[in-house]
Amino acid sequence: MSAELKYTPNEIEAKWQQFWADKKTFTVTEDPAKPKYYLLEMFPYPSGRIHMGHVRNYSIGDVVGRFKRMRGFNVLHPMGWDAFGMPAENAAIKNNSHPAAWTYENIAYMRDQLKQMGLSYDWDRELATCDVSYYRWEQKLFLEMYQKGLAYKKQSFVNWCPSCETVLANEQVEDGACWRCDNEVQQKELEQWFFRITDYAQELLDFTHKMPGWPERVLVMQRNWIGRSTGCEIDFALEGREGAIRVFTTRQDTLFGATFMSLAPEHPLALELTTPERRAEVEAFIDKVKKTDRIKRTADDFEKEGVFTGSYCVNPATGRSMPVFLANFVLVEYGTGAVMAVPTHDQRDFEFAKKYDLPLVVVIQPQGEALDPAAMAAAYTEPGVMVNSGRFDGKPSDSAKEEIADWLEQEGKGKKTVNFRLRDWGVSRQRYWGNPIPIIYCDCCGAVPVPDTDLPVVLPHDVAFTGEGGSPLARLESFITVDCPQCGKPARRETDTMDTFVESSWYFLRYCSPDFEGGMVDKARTDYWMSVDQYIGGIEHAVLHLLYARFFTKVMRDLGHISVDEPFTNLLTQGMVIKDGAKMSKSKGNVVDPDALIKKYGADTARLFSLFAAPPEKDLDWNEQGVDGCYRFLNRVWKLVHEYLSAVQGAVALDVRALTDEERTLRRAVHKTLKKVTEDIDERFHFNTAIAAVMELLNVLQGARLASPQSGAVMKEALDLLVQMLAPFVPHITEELWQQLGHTTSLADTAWPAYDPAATVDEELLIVVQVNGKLRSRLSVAVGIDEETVKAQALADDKVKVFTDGQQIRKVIYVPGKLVNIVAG
RNA sequence: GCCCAGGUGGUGGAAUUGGUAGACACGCAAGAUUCAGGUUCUUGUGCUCGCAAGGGUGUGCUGGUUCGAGUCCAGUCCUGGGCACCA
Repeated sequence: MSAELKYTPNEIEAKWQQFWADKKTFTVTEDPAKPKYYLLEMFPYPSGRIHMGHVRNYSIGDVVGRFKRMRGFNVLHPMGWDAFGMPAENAAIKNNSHPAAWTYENIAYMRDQLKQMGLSYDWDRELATCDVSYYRWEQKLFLEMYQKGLAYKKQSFVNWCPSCETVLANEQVEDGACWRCDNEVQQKELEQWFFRITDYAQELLDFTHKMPGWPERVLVMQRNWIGRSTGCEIDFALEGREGAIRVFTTRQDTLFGATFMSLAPEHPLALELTTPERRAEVEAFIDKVKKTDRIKRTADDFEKEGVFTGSYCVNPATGRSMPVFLANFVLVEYGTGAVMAVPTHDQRDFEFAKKYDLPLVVVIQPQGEALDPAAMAAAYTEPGVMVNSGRFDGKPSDSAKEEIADWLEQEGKGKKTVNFRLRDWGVSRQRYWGNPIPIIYCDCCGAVPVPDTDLPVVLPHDVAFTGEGGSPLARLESFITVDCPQCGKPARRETDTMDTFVESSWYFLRYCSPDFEGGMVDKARTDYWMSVDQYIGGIEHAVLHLLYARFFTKVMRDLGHISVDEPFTNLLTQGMVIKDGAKMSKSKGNVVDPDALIKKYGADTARLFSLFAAPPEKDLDWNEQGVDGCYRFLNRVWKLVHEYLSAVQGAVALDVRALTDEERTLRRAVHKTLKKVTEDIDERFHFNTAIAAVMELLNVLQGARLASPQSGAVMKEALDLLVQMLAPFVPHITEELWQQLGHTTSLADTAWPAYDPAATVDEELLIVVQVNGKLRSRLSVAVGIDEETVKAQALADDKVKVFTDGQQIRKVIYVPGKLVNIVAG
């Protein structure tokens, strides 16, 4: 093969990447004349290098983007950087550098890598969340939320390393110890900022039932996370003093069986209710619980423990005097932080009662059975028949639930309520590399928002990184010291920064008008593009990121910035990239380096393999030999086109009426493939089967012989279509071949071809003949053949007769165009 | 424990509506080209019986529905994921 005929991916790819960049092929603006399509892949954290997960994610997205573009859509396909976060700070400590330097270097390198992939991004819209031009608007939003009461401060517990004097994220706590110094981690209570996502719990839940474009399992995970439960709040009057303990329960049908009360150790009444003689023991218990880290405390094998406060309350249904305990398994954040304990019908209460020898009263029994409290080995948690419950005796517990709730409301002893598992979103991070929370603390005025005119609060550059002594910001006097915007007296800045999930909760909105100077988003432009038509990313973000982004969308809607209820119409969650049976990771040593891959095979091969090896939502098993196979395929495509180049250049115009049988058959294969590829991409996102279909077509074309003038025309059409069909998957080689086939417009700018329906119609059908459901023969018949003729042919078939001779034909079933099944016996 | 996916050749996977199971690719085997290796090309390749024609068998397991089941139903086992003291 001569040198110019050789497939040289690296040369070709650089050439066309430059071409698309020069021509600004993928730059878009709002165009009311075209249908819009907003395609988005989750933006990467600039960790240093892209990994195979990115290659896969962005290859999938690029097929959709290029395909939709060829289909006439105005495609918005942006890319950016989720650039704040802890790794930058850790790297700074380790390398004695600055998080900004580290981050921007990584971005430059990774941008280059993405460009080498040939992805169809509108790079003019690129953004980095650590840029003040981005995070300044987030500060504005924070203040708008603050004004609406959607951002607020409250006491909350954090993991605290007393030796490093710093807050630790959950993943920095290893077996209860600090990851850096190995000292014991404590729980420390700090004032922290929260977003009131719970205000939107119901709407977030309701919409999960109106999102057909999302995978059901993601919706289920979000519903579980939101965790709505309906029940009652019931007041239990305190004995011998004013006041009451309010509980939340979903099992008000067991109220008559409540024999004691369990409070969270952090409950406000915990110490108040403790009698002097119990005080020492109770305090010791509270102390012990506080020292236990939250992960351990909520582990399933954690032993139930408690302590008696010395006080009693009254069961509002029975008048029974109930001892009040503190229990380590009661969570202060959920419900009211207090639980009415029904040991006969709740397993936790049962174990607790057995341990502390508390009374058991059965109030629900299985149909036709009498439970003996003394003999019970576990709580009975199923529905049943009510007993020992006064006027409700004999009723089914299911319906009594509603009646007891009504009765409590009438008596003024309780009311029906809804509770959510979802908690407000704590956004304070005692970190440097994040968006500063724009608040000033004044001794006279309290928390004061930074005035609009003083925004943004710019993250100062000149800080020291030691990893100790808390956030670097908190030690930077020049940052902290500020005059109160209200009274002018000396005040102090908030030194906490925001959780990086905040930035990723609205970046998709900023992409619509990334240059807008007047606010977070330019409403007109954002209204044109939103919602995101297709969002693609890893399943690991099923809950947090995707829920926060939904929350922010609703908040920004209510603040008047945007018009949509939901950010992402369709969601595709792609599977992981696996090698040797495990997720790629440095520790396992099974990492494939995208740079090396592209250098050796080119981006087209890397893209093709990650699309061909598995459907997008499944895990992908990386296999070097499979990559070789894809490279071979591209070489065969290259060779095929060049082999026929001179023949098709001189080809006559295609005349479909003048084709030989052989030519028609070849053309049928081409148009059938085009039909399948179109449908596989557009309707199913099954890129692996689309590619397989093109491979099959290539096998057919390789065997073709050019015998007549028209066969040159058929081959020319075949090669044009073959190249066009492959364009979304392997854009560089196809642009090159397209040009060599004599076309002058860029392939990216051509319309996706339409298949000729007439050419896909079979002239003969293959009918499968079964006897008693077993395949025995095949018949080739004319398309329009009638049922009786097919049946007769099937029965007369020699291979069929072998199995029907001497048998009685009981029934003959004909599925038109498919098969005949003869029932004999 | 609860919920959700999934289980198909030596491997990744295909079978879109209940109608030819294993497309396509990898691997393997034989052959051609080559001094040789690599590349490229041709042929074969679920298992099994058979020289062959052909037969039997086969989609985790056990049943069921149906003329016909990888696909539907019931049960069961295994794998992966999510949730889990949430009152």
